[in-house]
Amino acid sequence: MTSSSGPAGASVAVRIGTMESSSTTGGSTRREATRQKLYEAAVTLIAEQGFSATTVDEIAERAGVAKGTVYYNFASKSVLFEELLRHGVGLLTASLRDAAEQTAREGGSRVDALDAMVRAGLVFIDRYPAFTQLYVAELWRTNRAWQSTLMVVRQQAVAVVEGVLREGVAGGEFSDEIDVQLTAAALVGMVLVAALDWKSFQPERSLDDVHAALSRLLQGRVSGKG
Amino acid sequence: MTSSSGPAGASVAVRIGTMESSSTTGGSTRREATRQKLYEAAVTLIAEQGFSATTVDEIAERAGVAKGTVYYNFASKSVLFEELLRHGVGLLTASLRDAAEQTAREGGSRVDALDAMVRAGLVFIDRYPAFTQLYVAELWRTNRAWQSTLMVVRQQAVAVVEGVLREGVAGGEFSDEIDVQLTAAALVGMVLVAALDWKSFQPERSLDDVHAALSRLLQGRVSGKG
DNA sequence: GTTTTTGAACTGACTGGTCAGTGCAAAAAC
DNA sequence: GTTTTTGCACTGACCAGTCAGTTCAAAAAC
Repeated sequence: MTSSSGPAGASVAVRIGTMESSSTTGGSTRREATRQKLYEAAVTLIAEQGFSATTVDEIAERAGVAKGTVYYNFASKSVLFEELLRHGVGLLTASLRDAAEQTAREGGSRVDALDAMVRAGLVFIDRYPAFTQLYVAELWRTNRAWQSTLMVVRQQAVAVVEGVLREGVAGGEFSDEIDVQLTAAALVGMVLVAALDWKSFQPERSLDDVHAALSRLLQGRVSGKG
Repeated sequence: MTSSSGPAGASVAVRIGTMESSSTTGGSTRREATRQKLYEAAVTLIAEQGFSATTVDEIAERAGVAKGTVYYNFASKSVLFEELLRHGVGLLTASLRDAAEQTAREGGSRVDALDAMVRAGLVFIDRYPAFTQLYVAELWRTNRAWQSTLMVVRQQAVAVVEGVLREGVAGGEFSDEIDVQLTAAALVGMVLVAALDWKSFQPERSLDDVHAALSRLLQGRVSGKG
């Protein structure tokens, strides 16, 4: 009903990784491809309308499969959403960890690591804006079926930032008076909101541009003539 | 269905100000009181479950009024929600503006003004956590009925922060290379996410404590032994 | 007596989930 | 190498339940 005529896939969809499709494990490719299509369809629809307002019929239609196929691949609407959540945050966490480790490997400081993670976060949001949107919208809700799942994956992601902060404190690079947990949350929020604003209201700007602005803030280079 | 027996108001509800109830304008107080009860009921329920998942019956029950009363006071579920949104953000905006003006009146710097606004933000979130939750969950959604309303009120609030940043740049207190719009968004995000984390995961901590942590970050007092 | 609230019944549209059946490619049987 | 069987993946009409919104007579509240 919403989208008029063309039933051919919308192409705007956001790909959420490939898990372990090709290479070694043969695993039925057909099913995996269908699941992927369903993820892509669900992520944009739920980001736009929210979980409850998005119908399974819509997801199926957008993915170009029958409704029954959704239930053949996922136990329920909630399960589909939960797996989508787990999958997406898994990618983000891996990306953050990579950024931190690579910086360390190259002998960078902890601030460099933080900066690299800010960039990794921006790259992720740039690639999967709909997923990010959906994640933020659900994160602080309570009393929902997937709450525990959400908490687990959130903690995995935030822990990476906290880890770098703690190392920085231990190594004397950061003040030992900082509140690691709260600072980590604040940093995540900084990137999250700035990036969502970027995508929503100034999508034409480059990632480097946005990254530069956040770097400045991160390193306290705001005060002064510059 | 959800809450078991007790129909007597839950008391957890978040009061969303009083706008212009008392004082000069007499205005039928009775109706206003009913509206207030409906706001309180709606804000917590929608924060927890989302708009679509919250039924009008639930709202009425939680508010302790009949369903007909909801429709006597508001044209529709959406309208109730929109007015709630406008009302809440109006309060926040006023609070931020107050903080900035008061700092200026007392001869504080722009950093002081920013700091005061961070505190004002924390106070607001401390007082109306459910509203904040709901606001964040809806802010970046698209294709929804109240999208335009949301954009308007968002801009009002962010503009206050942007204003202070611009004044700071003009007065030479801030680098003229900062990106006002993006920096404002990042600051808002910093406070928003840190505060929601505070309320969700460390609710026992004091506001001053949280404010101190954010102040440190804001003023770049993170690096160094401290 | 006017305004506001009540509360229960009703409607019509919509939605998550089900299930009997279809299509088809590879394996098995011949 | 042709025919038959198998079973995975998918289909889409259908059902039972839910919900926003309506209606209205009667009761409260002012």
